[in-house]
Amino acid sequence: MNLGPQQTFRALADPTRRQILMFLKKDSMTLGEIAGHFDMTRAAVKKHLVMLEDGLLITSRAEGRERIHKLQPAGLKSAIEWLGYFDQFWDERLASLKTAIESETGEQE
Amino acid sequence: MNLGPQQTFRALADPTRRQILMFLKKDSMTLGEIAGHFDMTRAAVKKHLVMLEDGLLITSRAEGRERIHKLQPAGLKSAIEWLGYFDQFWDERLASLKTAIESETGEQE
DNA sequence: TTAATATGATACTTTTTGGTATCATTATGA
DNA sequence: TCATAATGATACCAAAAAGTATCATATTAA
Repeated sequence: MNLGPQQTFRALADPTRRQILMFLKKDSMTLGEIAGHFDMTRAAVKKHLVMLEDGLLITSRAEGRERIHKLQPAGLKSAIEWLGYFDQFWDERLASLKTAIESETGEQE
Repeated sequence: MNLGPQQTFRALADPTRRQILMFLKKDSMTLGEIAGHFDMTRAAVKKHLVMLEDGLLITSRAEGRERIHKLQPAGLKSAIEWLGYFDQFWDERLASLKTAIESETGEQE
């Protein structure tokens, strides 16, 4: 079922597409709304949206004549999983988390 | 100093390059050794190595007439950082870590 | 020294990507 | 109804990416 992280990594490789993900993090949007944030045609933005859907990073549903595009962060899972093979860079993030959890459990008990 | 994750994401978008990173995770290698694992010319592999260096994912040092390529996992930092803006997918990974840390601190105190 | 080896560099080809322009389709609102 | 608005689809173009072929350079080993 999971065909690996290829489409996901490819979708993430373009700055416009990453920007779109950031926008969709705040709110779901129509094609027109998304295109309004960029200096390119709707057709170009549409193609980016298709690649983001291929990468399982967004979903969309028709609503009348509009189509609402929504972030699907779970699609990042395969990429994150692949990155997980390289344990080292998790250190910093995990270190701060460890501190947070330890102080938290300290207060609770 | 940090020019953002663009080069890193781009480097990660190709399956051959991700495969190279997996190889280098086990051991540093020369161009010839790496190329030996792929069905393409050395020149092609060389180009992939250049892109991996651009993405700060590997470093290399000349050693006689050979050049040793070494994984530089810290280069993934900017990409991981960007992915960090989407907190949700960390849940699963972080949940298991939380369990591990809590039981650990429980035993210590 | 000199032949072999490993890499570097460059020119060229093909495919993919990112983009525009254009037309078709569908839904909406006056 | 019918003009308009939103999206879908397709053909086309330019630039980047992925790869080959070839030649140059530098190091090693006989």
